[in-house]
Amino acid sequence: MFQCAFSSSVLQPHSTSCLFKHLFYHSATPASQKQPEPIYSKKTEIQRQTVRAHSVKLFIFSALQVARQLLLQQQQQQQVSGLKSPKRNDKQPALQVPVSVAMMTPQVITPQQMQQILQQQVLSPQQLQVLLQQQQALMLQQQQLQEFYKKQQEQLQLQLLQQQHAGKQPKEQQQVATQQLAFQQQLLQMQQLQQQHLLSLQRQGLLTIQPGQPALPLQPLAQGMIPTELQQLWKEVTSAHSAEETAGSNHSSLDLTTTCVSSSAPSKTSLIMNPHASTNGQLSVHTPKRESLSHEEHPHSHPLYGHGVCKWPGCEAVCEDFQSFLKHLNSEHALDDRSTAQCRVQMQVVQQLELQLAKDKERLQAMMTHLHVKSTEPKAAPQPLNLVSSVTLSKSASEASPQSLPHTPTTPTAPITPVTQGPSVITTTSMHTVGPIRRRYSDKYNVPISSADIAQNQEFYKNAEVRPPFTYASLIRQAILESPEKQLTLNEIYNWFTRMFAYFRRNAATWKNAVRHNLSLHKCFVRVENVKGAVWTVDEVEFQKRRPQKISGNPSLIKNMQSSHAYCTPLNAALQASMAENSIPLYTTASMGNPTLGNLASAIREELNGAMEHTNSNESDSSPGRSPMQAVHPVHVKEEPLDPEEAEGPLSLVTTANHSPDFDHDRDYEDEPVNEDME
DNA sequence: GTGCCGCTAAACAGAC
DNA sequence: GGTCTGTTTAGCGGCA
Repeated sequence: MFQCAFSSSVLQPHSTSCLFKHLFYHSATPASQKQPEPIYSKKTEIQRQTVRAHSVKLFIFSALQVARQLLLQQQQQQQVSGLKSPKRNDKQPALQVPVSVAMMTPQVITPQQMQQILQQQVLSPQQLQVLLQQQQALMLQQQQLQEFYKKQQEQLQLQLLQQQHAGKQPKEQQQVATQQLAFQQQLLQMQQLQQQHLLSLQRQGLLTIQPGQPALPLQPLAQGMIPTELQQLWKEVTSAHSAEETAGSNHSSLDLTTTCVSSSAPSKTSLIMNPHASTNGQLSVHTPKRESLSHEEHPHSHPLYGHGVCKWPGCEAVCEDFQSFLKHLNSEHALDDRSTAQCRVQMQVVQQLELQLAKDKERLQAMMTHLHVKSTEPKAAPQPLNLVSSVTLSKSASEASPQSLPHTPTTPTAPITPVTQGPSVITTTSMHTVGPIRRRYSDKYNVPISSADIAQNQEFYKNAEVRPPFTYASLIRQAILESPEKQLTLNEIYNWFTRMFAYFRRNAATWKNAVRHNLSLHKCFVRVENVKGAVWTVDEVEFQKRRPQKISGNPSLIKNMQSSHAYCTPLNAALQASMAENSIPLYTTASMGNPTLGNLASAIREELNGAMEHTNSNESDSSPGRSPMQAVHPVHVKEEPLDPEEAEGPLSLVTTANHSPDFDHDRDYEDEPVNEDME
């Protein structure tokens, strides 16, 4: 009767439940588990999980197909056996079905959508079960409702025929109209409830709709509903829209929602669901209130009108003036099914965008919280790079952000990132590999930071209160080298710090003291009396002399660097996955000038490249073949400039980097006047 | 254990 | 007198 769709399966379950069990067996026991593997590794584990996820997806998809088949068969059997509504008139089997019924497909969620769900999320068996049950219930209820609607249509047609023969019967006509209104109201309720259902799916992460894509046809949701529930639902759906209009003083011409919320239920339904009875003149009863307000405040300004074109979604009709636009709006976009549907689509688009925004905000908050919360955690194992941890361990840092973000306890078992974020997020595991190292690797490895390092991560450091993993000396040098004349006053150095790093917008006394201390302490910084006072320059010879031999023959450091690359890689992957998940094509790869974490990771890689080169050049037994960096990223060999002229190498990077299209925004920022109000 | 290094804090002096 | 700038010293922690 049934045949398993799995290619490797030869089982032919005889019943639905048996097939479900069989399918679940596929999902629960992937092939990789059935065949013992001689070598266990992370890679095989990932493959195993992938196979399992794929099996689960196949399982639920197959199960849904089977459920649909069953329901269709039941429907056919009902039609054959005459199990129909007793009031149903079977004389007219092929009745004209209006558009709203055409939307009532038995599939509450289309296969494409289901596939979309399955491709995006790995569902737990409980979720699968709930989804299946919901799907079945919805389909059954929709069938019942569809039959009911057909019955109503038939009755209406019959009565109309009778009226044609026997003359008008106002009472009956009114009754029929009332019934149809009630039914249409129910249809509306179904649509709204289905929207809510889909929204809840989205919130649960089970369904993702691309912004701007009306991926969800307006399929009504046939579920038993309570009027109060419906009202609450309607308010919930419309409140965001109304609030948006209010907040942005952006008065939409579609006052459907507002009217509905503020009106009583009967008027609402009559207004919405009887568009032909209530013409646009009725719209002018409600809408003009707001439109007139809007037009009084902003004459001839309308959210749906701009540049002589109607901005109604999918319209773009040319309207020479505002009056013609209004005329066009009232004529072409009257309150009918099409406009209502378009309005709902737009609402969904807006809601989806809001969801996306909220999601990204939550993600940002989690990231920021995570970066700050580490100070409350016990010191972790040896950590490769002092990327973010130094901020948490230094005393000033803890003082720097006393208010700070909520110190949500973060443990590896309780990631902050939402569950619905998808498979690839910056997990606490990957982030926790960063730990307390006070040394700034740039100095420690005697690899001067290049402006590219800072420029690539400029956006990150500008916005995140993360201590840059560079020594004061390196930063001061960088600030001076970035200046046109390669010299800066102390105040200009201060400004560079605050401009480039959000971290240095706090505790000015502390780090300014440190800057002065470093300027005085290190011989590489030369004070030059100038016309406008004293300026500081960099003596590259002295700077390169500082600790010329470092990290040579340090296996632990090499280990750290390797593990640090292990940190970089998931960071990049997570970023890319996050971007891809959010459908941000511009940042699909970290190598495309991503100004944030991707470049941060790449900059770290570059630093580590330099360090590794240094290490490999000084130590022969450092097992370069084991270096993951060399395996993944081609090492660009760059000799450490010993000649002061060659030492200007990073300086040339300044020019090239800043003139690269990728860093145009950096240039803009540098051109900005110094913001003294930062502190 | 020792020395080096980086960071922080503080004291002090001179200039504005 | 207050602020800014520059110098110096001391202490601490991390690391080799």
